[in-house]
Amino acid sequence: MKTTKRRALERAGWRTGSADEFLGLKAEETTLVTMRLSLAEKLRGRRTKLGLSQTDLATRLGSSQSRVAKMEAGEADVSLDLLVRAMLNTGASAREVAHAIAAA
Amino acid sequence: MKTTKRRALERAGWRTGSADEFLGLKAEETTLVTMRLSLAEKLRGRRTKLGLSQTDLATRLGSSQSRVAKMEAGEADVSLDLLVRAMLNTGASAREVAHAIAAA
DNA sequence: GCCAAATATGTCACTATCGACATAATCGTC
DNA sequence: GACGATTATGTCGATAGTGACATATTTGGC
Repeated sequence: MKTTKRRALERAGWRTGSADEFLGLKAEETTLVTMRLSLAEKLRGRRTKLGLSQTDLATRLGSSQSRVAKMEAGEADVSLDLLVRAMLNTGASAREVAHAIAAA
Repeated sequence: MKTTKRRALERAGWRTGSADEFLGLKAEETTLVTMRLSLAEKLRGRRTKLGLSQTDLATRLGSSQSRVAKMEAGEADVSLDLLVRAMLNTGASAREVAHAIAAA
């Protein structure tokens, strides 16, 4: 796995204290995490492009700024459901969501 | 919305007692639900193609037969995360998962 | 039409995820 | 370098999703 990708995962708080722990993630888990990060990244892009603050988006979603921050950080306790819901709220189509996911 | 799609949603137990209730779902929620159903359908296809019973797949996932049944029914209390994890477990690629999602 | 295997449905404790809040860190602008 | 606005981080009680189990229903071979 590329170092840049691993760095991204570590930044998001996934258990990667040591290489061994990191490699302890099953391939399917890693893919899932990568999907989350990809969605997170696209979400931030869409939000900023719309000129919205995290607080603005949070309001639209009936959520809170801190949770939006966590979404965009791709933190471990953010569900795919929430990320997808947020993407759709910014006007993304199913195809666009799919594109983000395919990138993983 | 097409009747067939609506029927599929109703079958899966989404609140659709009346047309009004049904239409009460926001477009973004409907899309999310449709994604779930699409993944559910593909999952069943992949499982059967592999010649696995729901119990077999459940074991591989560390889950239970009843939950697999619910996944494949696209029931409301099944998360996207779980569906995607299951898809990946059957050997689906990120691209294949994305394709299912794009269909919504 | 029986039987066994597979699938569906309902329920329940346990846990992960949630919105909310407080607070810290970062960034522009002056 | 102070300020206001934005974003990041940590925590908590509430709730939605989970595996497990019991049981009902469906399916297919005989």
